[in-house]
Amino acid sequence: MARQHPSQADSVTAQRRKREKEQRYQSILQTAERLFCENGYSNTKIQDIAREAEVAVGTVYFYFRNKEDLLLQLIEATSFNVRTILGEAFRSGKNPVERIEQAGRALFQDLWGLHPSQMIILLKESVGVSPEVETHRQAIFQRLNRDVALAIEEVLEEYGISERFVAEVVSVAIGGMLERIAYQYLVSQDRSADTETITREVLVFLRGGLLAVLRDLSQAGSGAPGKEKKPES
Amino acid sequence: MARQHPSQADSVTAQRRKREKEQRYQSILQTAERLFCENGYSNTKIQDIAREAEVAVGTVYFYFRNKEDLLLQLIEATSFNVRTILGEAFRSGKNPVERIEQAGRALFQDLWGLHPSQMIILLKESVGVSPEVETHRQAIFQRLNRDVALAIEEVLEEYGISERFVAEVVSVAIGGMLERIAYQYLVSQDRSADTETITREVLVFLRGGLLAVLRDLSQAGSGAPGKEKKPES
Amino acid sequence: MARQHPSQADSVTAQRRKREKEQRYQSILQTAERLFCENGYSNTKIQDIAREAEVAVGTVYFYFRNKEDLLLQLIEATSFNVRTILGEAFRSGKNPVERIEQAGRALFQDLWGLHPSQMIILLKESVGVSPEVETHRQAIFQRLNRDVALAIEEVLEEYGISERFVAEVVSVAIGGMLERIAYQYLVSQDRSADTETITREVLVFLRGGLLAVLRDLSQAGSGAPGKEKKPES
Amino acid sequence: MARQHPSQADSVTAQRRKREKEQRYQSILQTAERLFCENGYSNTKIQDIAREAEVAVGTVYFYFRNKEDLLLQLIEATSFNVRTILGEAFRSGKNPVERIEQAGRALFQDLWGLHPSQMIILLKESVGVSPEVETHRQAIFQRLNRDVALAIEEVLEEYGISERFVAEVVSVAIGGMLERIAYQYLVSQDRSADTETITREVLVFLRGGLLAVLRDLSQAGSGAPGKEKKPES
DNA sequence: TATGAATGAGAGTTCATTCAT
DNA sequence: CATGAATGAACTCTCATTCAT
Repeated sequence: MARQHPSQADSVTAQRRKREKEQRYQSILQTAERLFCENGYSNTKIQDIAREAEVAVGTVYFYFRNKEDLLLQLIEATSFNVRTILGEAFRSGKNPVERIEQAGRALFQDLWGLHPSQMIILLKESVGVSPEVETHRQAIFQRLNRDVALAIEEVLEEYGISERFVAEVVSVAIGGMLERIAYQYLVSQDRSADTETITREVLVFLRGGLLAVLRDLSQAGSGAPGKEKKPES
Repeated sequence: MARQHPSQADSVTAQRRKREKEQRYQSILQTAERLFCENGYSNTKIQDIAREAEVAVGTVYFYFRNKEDLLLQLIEATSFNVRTILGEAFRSGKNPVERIEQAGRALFQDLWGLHPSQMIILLKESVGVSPEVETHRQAIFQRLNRDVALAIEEVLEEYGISERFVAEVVSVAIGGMLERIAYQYLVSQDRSADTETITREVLVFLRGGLLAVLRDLSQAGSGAPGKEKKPES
Repeated sequence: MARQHPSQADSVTAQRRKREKEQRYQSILQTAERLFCENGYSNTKIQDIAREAEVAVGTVYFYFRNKEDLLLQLIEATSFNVRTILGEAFRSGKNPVERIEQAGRALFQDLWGLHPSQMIILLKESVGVSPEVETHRQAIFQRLNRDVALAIEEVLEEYGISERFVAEVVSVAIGGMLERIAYQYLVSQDRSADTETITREVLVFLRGGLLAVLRDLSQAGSGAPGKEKKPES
Repeated sequence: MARQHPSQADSVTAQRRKREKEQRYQSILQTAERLFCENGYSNTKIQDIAREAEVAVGTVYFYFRNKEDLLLQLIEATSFNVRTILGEAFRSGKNPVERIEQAGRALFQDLWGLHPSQMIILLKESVGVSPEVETHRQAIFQRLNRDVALAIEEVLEEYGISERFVAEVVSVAIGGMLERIAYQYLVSQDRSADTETITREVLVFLRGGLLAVLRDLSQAGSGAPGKEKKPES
């Protein structure tokens, strides 16, 4: 097992090798990302990926267990991006509503702006492929919903209300809204010029809807909403 | 063997034949609807449909050109339902905002309540099957968006604003929101008991968001929003 | 489900269809038998079977679940033949030793004479293919060994000895002997002329060995083998 | 880089190299032996052998032409063992029958006792791999049969009989018997405790069968079997 | 009209073998 | 000598579609 003479010279070669291997891996993965996104998962053949990545079919299978594994690795990368980018956005908000807004903005500008095909794969192509893929997909959405729902619950607590379910529903609603907007405008069409307008109005809609729900709940939930800070001045 | 001209004498028979033929057609179509929804379009084999519909494989091909045609017919039926149900709901609202609300309510209660599998096929299974299917899908969404967008434009005009694009964006946002909520709660889970709560809060969110956008536009769009009729007190 | 007018005419057609289907099934199965035997199981491709049986690849899969199923069906047929032919031979013997001899004779003359390729598949080609195949294989041998072992035990009891294990060992030894002789002379070579000699000498060997074991056991097992009927006069 | 002529100075190094090379060769061969035996020839991948032998795939191909060569080398080694061990046993017997018995005993105790996996590869895994492998396999069996057959012929000659063919048949029968017993009890099961019993009874059977054949032939072969030396009293 | 056996192109996957380093 | 990434021919199995009856 122990390689005998890993001299300096070897080590440099070994490093280069490792780097090249990593590059191939990435090259295949990115080719798959592009083709899955352009033509759909099930319409993409391993042959296609191999051809476009300029490797042999067997090479794809050297780096990935099977076609599904290719998809899983892509989802894994997406999951990482979602966690990183949205997580940071969330932390940058000063209050719950702002946190949700920041996340919404980051979703548009960073996630969809930088990784549109990952988003499409996550939303479209990885649906219904297999139970295992579904598990990974769900995990990403659950984490997102949980964060948004927690932020909403936090606001609700200021009003003395504890409506976990409503928080969840609203979080899901927001997710769906952002998702579709992103899908419609940032991908299908190249309305990139209007991104500013879109982001702005959607966030206005989001904040308006959010506050309306809070208002509604505070009226319904407590007979005397007493110290109700007017949430929107 | 030679089929005779359907004389008056066997017109009753002919009618029965026609009725039976229509029943077969429907039976196959409904079986396909169920299986596409349960197992996904590409995981459903013509063999499966034939077996479950209790006909031979060849019979399926007698009534439908091919597998894609089955999907197209289903989308056609869905399109009809969407037009009918949402159209009626729209007309029942007394003002634009109410019209959108009524449509949202109808979407949940009637469309998803009565035809959940058609909705799933429209949203999930018919995605990326072929260009022709995509065209039909898009047509349905465009019609929906157009109606909502028109309603929004109508309100905007009251404020003297003409923002077609924003109207469209908001309409898309609303669509995505409703779609995902419906998908999450009315299908995957059997939270049927909470349907009331869900519908209520989502409509509150919708109205709140909508009004916020209107307010925002009226402030931004006109230097003197003077005669701003408070659209909802 | 209920087919409506199964008139006499249809019934005749239906019967012919069924017969033709059965013929195809048999045709494919026999082609597989021949090729598995000639070239080995793993060297035989489904393509080969299809080509030689003059059907399409898909047709093979219409009649058999997969390649392994083809082998299992062959083993099943072999099992039936072994049960029938050896069972009858066994019953025709008047005493235990004769029963074993009759079975040995039937093995050579009937089983190997009539179904040599089935025997080869059972002994060679189906080895180590899969756990399920192994189970079926073992079942056949166990049944055979059990019958022979029971016959031996029966004789031993006459001597007042109860040596189950020895009976089993001897039964296995006999099986191996017959098997190899059959394989060597009735298949590989075409020494069919000498079948008579071979059968005769092998049965002499078998009987001699058997009686020697009985004699040995009766001497070892009982201090006073008293009423020892001279087993061979 | 250019390999220098191995001068006297590095002859020690050269020897170590050679020793290490031989060790590698053996290590790979033994790993192959184990895996071929455990999982079957065709289920064993070169990758597996390399991994388990802790070398790279390419190294396997440095020492062996191809996968088949690995099998051939194993059969070669087996052939050597069979020649050595059975040859010695044969020579140790004082008369023909005893020689055969000694060989039978050696087969069980030495060959199967010391090299079970080689035996399994010879009997199971190397069957039907390729014509060349088949040739080597057959060679081993022919040598064995020839030795046994010669011993039998030798006895027959004492009776004044010359039945080459019968001698061969009996030799084949004995081979099959021993083979199967060994396979059944010394490998599949761990009945090692009963080895004594098995060996004893099988040899009794063998001797009994052998003598029966001799007796039979001497009666049939010579009108006056008068001077029949009772071969064993 | 209805049947269902038959088709065969095409997909995913495997693995013995090679060769640049 | 040793390595192990790369190769691609070959194999099994699927399933939409057809067509003789």
